[in-house]
Amino acid sequence: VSPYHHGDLRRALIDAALDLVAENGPKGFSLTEAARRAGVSAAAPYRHFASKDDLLAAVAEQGFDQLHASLSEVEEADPATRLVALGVAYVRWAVAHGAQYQVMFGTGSKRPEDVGWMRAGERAFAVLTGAIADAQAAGVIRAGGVLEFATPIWALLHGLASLRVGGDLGHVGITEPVDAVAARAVAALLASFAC
Amino acid sequence: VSPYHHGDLRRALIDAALDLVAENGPKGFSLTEAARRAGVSAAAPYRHFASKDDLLAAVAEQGFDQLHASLSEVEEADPATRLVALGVAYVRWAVAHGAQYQVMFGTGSKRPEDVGWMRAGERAFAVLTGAIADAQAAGVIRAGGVLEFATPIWALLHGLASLRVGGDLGHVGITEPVDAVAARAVAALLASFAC
DNA sequence: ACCTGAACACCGTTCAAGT
DNA sequence: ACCTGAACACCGTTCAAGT
Repeated sequence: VSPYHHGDLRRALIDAALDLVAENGPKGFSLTEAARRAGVSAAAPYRHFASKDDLLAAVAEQGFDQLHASLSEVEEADPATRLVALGVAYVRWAVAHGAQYQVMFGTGSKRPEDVGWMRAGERAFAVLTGAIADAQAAGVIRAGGVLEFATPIWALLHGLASLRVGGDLGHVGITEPVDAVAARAVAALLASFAC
Repeated sequence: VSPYHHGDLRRALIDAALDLVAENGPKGFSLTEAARRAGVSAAAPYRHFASKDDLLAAVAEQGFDQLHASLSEVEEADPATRLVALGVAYVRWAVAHGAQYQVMFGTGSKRPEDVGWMRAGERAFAVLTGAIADAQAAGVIRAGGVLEFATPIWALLHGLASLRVGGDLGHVGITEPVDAVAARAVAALLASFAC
């Protein structure tokens, strides 16, 4: 191919960013290096992304899409079992894509304007709230606002995932797999959500 | 004072770093700017810190010390009430020191060698495990490994705190104060930890 | 429309030299 | 022992110029 018209430079840059983040962590990522890996000049990315943070936002959005897909694959029919399975799927995806998960929830440019990533993130969150509504309809969870039950579950899953990905669980001697912890803890919360 | 022998440049740099992190976020912090605020050259910090990340590690350590102090101030005697109060104190400290909390658990240089911050972090964690052991002695929590009960509680508190500090709770319409959520959720987990 | 090349400001880090 | 000044490599971003 000619040096011009890369074809899909946007996608190539996102892929390079993903590799770099996985190799060096979210902090060790540089736009220049991503451009180098894509075989273009350091200025080329600015035809596709407004800034370095804008590229990272694209990486995050793709992550939320994949997380949403993983949650959507959970097929449990029983409402309580389904919520436990969603929790396990959540932490498993996060641990399997640790660096990307850190970009998704890291100290990025989540300004009110850059809410592009929210669409994907909201869809993922909606899988959880939907499962809670189903559990309420089935009588497994008492009546009330869906967020009242979704908040502690999400917080627990996110906390487990970030602490594991950041290595903090190991620092205090916690070695149990996070999916097992997630399963037990979600079940415990569900029990308290019953009538 | 003369331009030499700053007196306590190490402390001045940590203070400047704290201000900068609070103003611009952990990402917007630069060692050069911290040196400028402390009134010294860009090279001066290297007499006190091995690197930029080493200064951030000192900021994190000071944060763990303060968090430990806040948890230590909880004086509830009843084991169950005490654990709920510890949870509330934890998320309140994190929300009140959001930027510093992000440095403490952010994507920093937590290599096995740089475990200096761990002392303070471990002391804070020990307050939680100690309260759990007391609750077991009082018969409020069933027998078993302390970590089995500490892990979900810590994960829940850390998840709540980070999601709030990162602004993610607001993105999905969760507006309830995190200390209220923490109180309810810790109580719920405690109930499931009973015999 | 998409990319290059050069440029600018800024940063992390090193090191010889100053007090 | 503690700090400066200059230097180096690197990065984010801009912009005129090339195809």
